[in-house]
Amino acid sequence: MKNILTEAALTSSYSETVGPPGAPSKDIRRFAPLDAIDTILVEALARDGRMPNNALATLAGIAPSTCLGRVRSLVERGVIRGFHADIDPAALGRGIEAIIAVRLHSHARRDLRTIGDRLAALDEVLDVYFVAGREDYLIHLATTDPLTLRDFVLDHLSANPSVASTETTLIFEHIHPRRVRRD
Amino acid sequence: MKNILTEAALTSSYSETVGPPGAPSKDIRRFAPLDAIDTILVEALARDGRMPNNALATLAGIAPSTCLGRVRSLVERGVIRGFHADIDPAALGRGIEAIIAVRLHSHARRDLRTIGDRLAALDEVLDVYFVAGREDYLIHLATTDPLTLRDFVLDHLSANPSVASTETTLIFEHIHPRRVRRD
DNA sequence: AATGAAAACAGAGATCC
DNA sequence: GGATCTCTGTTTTCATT
Repeated sequence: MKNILTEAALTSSYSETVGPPGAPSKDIRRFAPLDAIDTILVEALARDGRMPNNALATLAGIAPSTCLGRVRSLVERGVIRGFHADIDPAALGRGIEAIIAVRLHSHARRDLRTIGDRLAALDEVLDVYFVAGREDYLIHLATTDPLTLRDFVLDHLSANPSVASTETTLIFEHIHPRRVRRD
Repeated sequence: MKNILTEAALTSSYSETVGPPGAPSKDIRRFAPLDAIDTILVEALARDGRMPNNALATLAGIAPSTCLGRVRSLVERGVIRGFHADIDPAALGRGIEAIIAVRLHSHARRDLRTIGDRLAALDEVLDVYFVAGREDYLIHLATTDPLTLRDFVLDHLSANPSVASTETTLIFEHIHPRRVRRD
């Protein structure tokens, strides 16, 4: 039980992958705590990614041009990873969401990343979580119907000799706390 | 366990609302298949939620005003649920991400939604999945460090008499296929 | 790093096809 | 439903503090 926590401390090194190889790490600035204004901006943009710059500026109590520079800096530092429309999978005809826990054979675990990246590239896949513990991945996906879900498991997982086991769990509902409808 | 697929069929009643043209349901439009242009718009905005309307219109091969109307309609129909900045939890000082599988006592399952909504409201929580199967929720969260993660489990889950069990799984990495960095 | 003013640009609406 | 035109307002740049 406590081993899990130790493992967390050891494996949370996002910092390694940031920045061009050879360049001095930008992690100091990236992980420097946000000041009060940046916090306001980040929170507001997480709620409404299309909030007009001047409204943002007013909210934060700064000039629009300053606001623009701040937001740009947040994007450059990687605090804001991007701006995205949140699409309802059901509206795209993908009404079934599921989580599939996947375990690889130990000998295939060297290809963990490659296999995970390939899964992530599939149309149905919404998220891939590389996890510690019994399983190797949790795959969050959306399909049009149960048969397509079954086919996904068969075609992309069971058929792969690297995959040792899968366990499919249906999602009844998915709540994204920080996402509020705009308009 | 083969019941799972049956269960899916029973719980995925989105399809019921898709009917022949003229049927009296407000959901018909929402779940009607997107045409080629809407599909382009949705895909582009999922990648870059701040793409200017002009650029979108050019990409889709339609006039800017038409494009604006299309996007508005997509938002109104709920196809686009919102626009959001994607914030790196690590940059906010939350470098540890985990998934906690939570099971409630059967007598508490009547409060499933309430409890889930309360969990979703917590600062650390990024997603709550209500799931079928052994567990009731999967909670995706981010904390500053392993101790805070432990405290979260203790304070918000184990301390709750409705909670029968929890199982915490650390996330090494999380891939969002449809999210690409904007500059 | 933040600001204010000016230039460039995108968005909203009316009108017509 | 879609396009064109025009007006309004915002975004952006840049010189300045």
